Amino acid sequence: MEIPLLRYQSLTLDQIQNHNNRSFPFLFSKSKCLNQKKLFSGYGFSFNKTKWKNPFWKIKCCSLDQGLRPRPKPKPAKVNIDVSERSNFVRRPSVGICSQIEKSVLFARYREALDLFEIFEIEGGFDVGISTYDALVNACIGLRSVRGVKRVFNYMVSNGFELDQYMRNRVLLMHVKCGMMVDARRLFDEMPERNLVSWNTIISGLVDVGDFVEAFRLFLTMWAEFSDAGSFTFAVMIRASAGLELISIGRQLHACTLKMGIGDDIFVSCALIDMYSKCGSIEDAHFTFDKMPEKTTVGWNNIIAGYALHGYSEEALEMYYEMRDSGVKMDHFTFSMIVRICARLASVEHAKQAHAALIRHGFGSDIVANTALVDFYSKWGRIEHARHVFDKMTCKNVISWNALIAGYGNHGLGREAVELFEQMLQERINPNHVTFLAVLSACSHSGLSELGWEIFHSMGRDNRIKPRAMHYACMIELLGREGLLDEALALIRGAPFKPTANMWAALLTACRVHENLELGKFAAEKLYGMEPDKLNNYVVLLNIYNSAGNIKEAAGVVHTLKRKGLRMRPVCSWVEVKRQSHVFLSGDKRHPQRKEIYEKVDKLMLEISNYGYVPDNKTLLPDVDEQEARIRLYHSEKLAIAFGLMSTPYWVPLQIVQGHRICSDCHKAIKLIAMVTGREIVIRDASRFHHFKDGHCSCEDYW
DNA sequence: TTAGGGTTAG
Repeated sequence: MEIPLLRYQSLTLDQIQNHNNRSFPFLFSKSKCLNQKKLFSGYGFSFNKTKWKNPFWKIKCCSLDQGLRPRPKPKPAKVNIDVSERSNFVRRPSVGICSQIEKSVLFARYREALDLFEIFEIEGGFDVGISTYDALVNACIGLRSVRGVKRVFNYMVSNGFELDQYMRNRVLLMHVKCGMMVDARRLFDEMPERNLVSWNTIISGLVDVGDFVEAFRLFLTMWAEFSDAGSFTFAVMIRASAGLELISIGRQLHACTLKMGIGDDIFVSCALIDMYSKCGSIEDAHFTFDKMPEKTTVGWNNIIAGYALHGYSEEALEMYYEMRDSGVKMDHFTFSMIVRICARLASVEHAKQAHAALIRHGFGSDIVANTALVDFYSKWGRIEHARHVFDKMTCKNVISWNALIAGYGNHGLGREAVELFEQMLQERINPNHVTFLAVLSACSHSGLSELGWEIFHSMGRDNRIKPRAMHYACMIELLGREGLLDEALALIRGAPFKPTANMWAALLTACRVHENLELGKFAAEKLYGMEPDKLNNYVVLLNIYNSAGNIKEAAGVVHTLKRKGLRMRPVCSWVEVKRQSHVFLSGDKRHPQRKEIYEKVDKLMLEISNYGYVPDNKTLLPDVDEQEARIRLYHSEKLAIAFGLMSTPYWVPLQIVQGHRICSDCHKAIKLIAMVTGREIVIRDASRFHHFKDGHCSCEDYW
């Protein structure tokens, strides 16, 4: 979705920054707004040149189709009680309870404060002052307690507390922060007066709950009625444009802030960095970051998150070290991100350092950082470390449990995953759809079909979670592993929704393993209809034909591949040696030590051939010549292993990371390489971990 | 009186 609203859309930030013409573009052009019914239905905008005020521009709000339509005058607030009624209350001193409530809130003991408040509610008639109500508002916000909000507000109203502008804003904030947006909106609409804080509070609440369109409507109404906005408002609206992923609107807001002289505001800058990176322009995000006069922790965090979001993990890591060296305080957000980035890179040394730094900086008990660590250690292949971190966590949420359950599943430890899942239920943690995905996938990897079925059926029955397509795909994979192809097909046909591509893909893979030509062809045809340009679907069917010796059909698939111009995408593997990643592609010749690497692979292949290894060239296209075939059989993981064996001491387990699923030929070869070299090799591929040691792999069920 | 960012799966 793109809204072509900005006159300066094609300008770069540099041009906007250096734009000295005082005829600043108005925010939204009227004619173009006509097309944006969803975003600005009922509102149009005109620009009144005669009434320019500082900062050079003003927006006037009017109706597009019915001429001017002023907003209705706000009704008086209902919260005011008649004075005559108020005189009926008996005022009593609060006997130090008020000061106790304020003290409790000061030390973040919110529950205690609300418990003390109950005394007022039971006995009634106590004289409660602004400072105590203020504290109670903070207690409700701290606990995000809807019930607390209702209790405090009811007490205010029933005791005739007269709300001034400050207190009205506080009450509004209390509702907004506790997610009571309907009540908050009613309070806002009924306010006799609204100041900048009132507008900012309601708009920011709308952005927080994701109602960006309504936030924009209110923002524009605010301009029409109130004619003021500051850095706070702009920071919130920039967040809203990030939520809508509308960079064009974000740019306009950026331009406005520059013209108003608030472009350097910390909150505005941070919101801009976040907006640009979420809208896909990391260059603009970096530009804004560079322009920040003072680079704050949040600024650094946002730019690191931006790089990570775009898959630039190495750059994100570099930024983290720059941040550390700049002396800016790092916080739990920083460490959570860095651990996650390390998990993605499988960068052991960096992650260990980040773990140590996290503890040194006092964030050792942060729930998110620890969850990221659980994920990292399980992705690194050290599930026992992950368990250790998990057990030490004083506070866990469903994501922490999911991370470890998925970790067990990926290590082929299905029983442990199910046990942990049961423990989670006993501790009354509500599982979500990700939990079931993790546990079903664990059952599938470990061949626990009965348990898998039981858990699958319990989803809707006991946990009120409707199985989604991914859960069905897990079950199809599980049945497929056991060769129950008809049952798998029945499950697809019995699904309460249209079968998705990954469900058919799971069946197709099962057909390849169990060499069921007819059903495989049927699944492949379904897949071709849904994903006509996905190469993998054709390759799986090609493998089925090759395995069955059906040369004619195989040639037909190759012909289709060529006709469609589908080519194998190069996929890579990498190994970290002395804090540096070495990346290899299949048949890669770019590494400076390529000669030694190929000699090593040749030697390894010769050695394992003595133990019965025969290269499997069934997956190769028929027209590949012998020399090319030999190079292609040296898949990226074999090159990474050869380099790793040459460069690391024998007692260190070799960690290889792959962006793709390990092929069965490599699986077979690596088992033998581990045996002849006596080295432990851990491969993390797209779907799970493989621990190769003494001629065995942790996942003997591999298929 | 109002404020920014982080963790699991896919």
